[in-house]
Amino acid sequence: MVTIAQPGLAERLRAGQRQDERGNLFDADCPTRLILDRIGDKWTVLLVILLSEGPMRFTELRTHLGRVAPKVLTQSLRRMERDGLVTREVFAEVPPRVEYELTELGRDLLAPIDAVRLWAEEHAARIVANRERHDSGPA
Amino acid sequence: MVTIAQPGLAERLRAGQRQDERGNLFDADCPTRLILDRIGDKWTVLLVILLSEGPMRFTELRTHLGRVAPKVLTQSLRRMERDGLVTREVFAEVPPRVEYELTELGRDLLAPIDAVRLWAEEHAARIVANRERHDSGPA
DNA sequence: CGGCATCCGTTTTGATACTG
DNA sequence: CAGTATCAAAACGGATGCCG
Repeated sequence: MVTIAQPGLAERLRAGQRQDERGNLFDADCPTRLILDRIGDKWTVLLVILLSEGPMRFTELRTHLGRVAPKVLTQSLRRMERDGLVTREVFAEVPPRVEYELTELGRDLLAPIDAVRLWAEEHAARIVANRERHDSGPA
Repeated sequence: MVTIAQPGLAERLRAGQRQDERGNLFDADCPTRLILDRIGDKWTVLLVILLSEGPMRFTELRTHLGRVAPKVLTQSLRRMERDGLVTREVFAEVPPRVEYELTELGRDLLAPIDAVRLWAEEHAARIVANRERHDSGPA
């Protein structure tokens, strides 16, 4: 019942020895958790998907995302830049132009993100149905 | 440069016609976003991974997760139950025992989650390095 | 155009104490 | 044991206005 890429989780859990070379995912300080936190960010995932089409300007991103305060969008982009997921290029023009582009690392991230997105699109209807049944069920 | 399963995003973006049968991911009300939100939850992903090993009791989950207030853990589990990701079985014993178990839908979710986790484990070090370089770089 | 600064409301998470 | 109730903090997201 264990799926892919989970060698010995059960053993490590049972032994209380949940530590391995990659660190312990269940430790708040585990580096892997950093990425999970980033995925949890409201806009990052959407930004990666958008930028997978190619470089995009600030306002362009904003338009596609809908209701995002510029401050928030900047924060997300800056974090992604810090992590090395995107590059930020400023063009010395008037009016100014700033383009964001995925790095190779960022493009790499698209694969797992797409996996999640595909799953979500595939099962969204069922989950919505589950919710409705649950909410009206136990009267 | 477009990766898997993204047929015509570019076209849809350009046309401003970002709507298709599955709804528009960039619309806040898109069902797919519901799942993304759930993934963004601080504990849900970890819970799915833990429960992939088999049924587990409330306290058992709590122990593995570290610092979780019982209230918060309950909230996460209840949401997952509502979505049909886990089942909650109460045993009429003293002391009481409650076991949580992944549904088939929940086990299904493990695949995309593992994809993300694998990616994260693989690239965490690099991202941490990027951050450090970035933080000390622009002096 | 692409932000930054400021203020503020909501949501999320947590610590703690108590109960069936 | 498995929660619930309460209180408090904080992280997050958003609105707005100004500026290079």
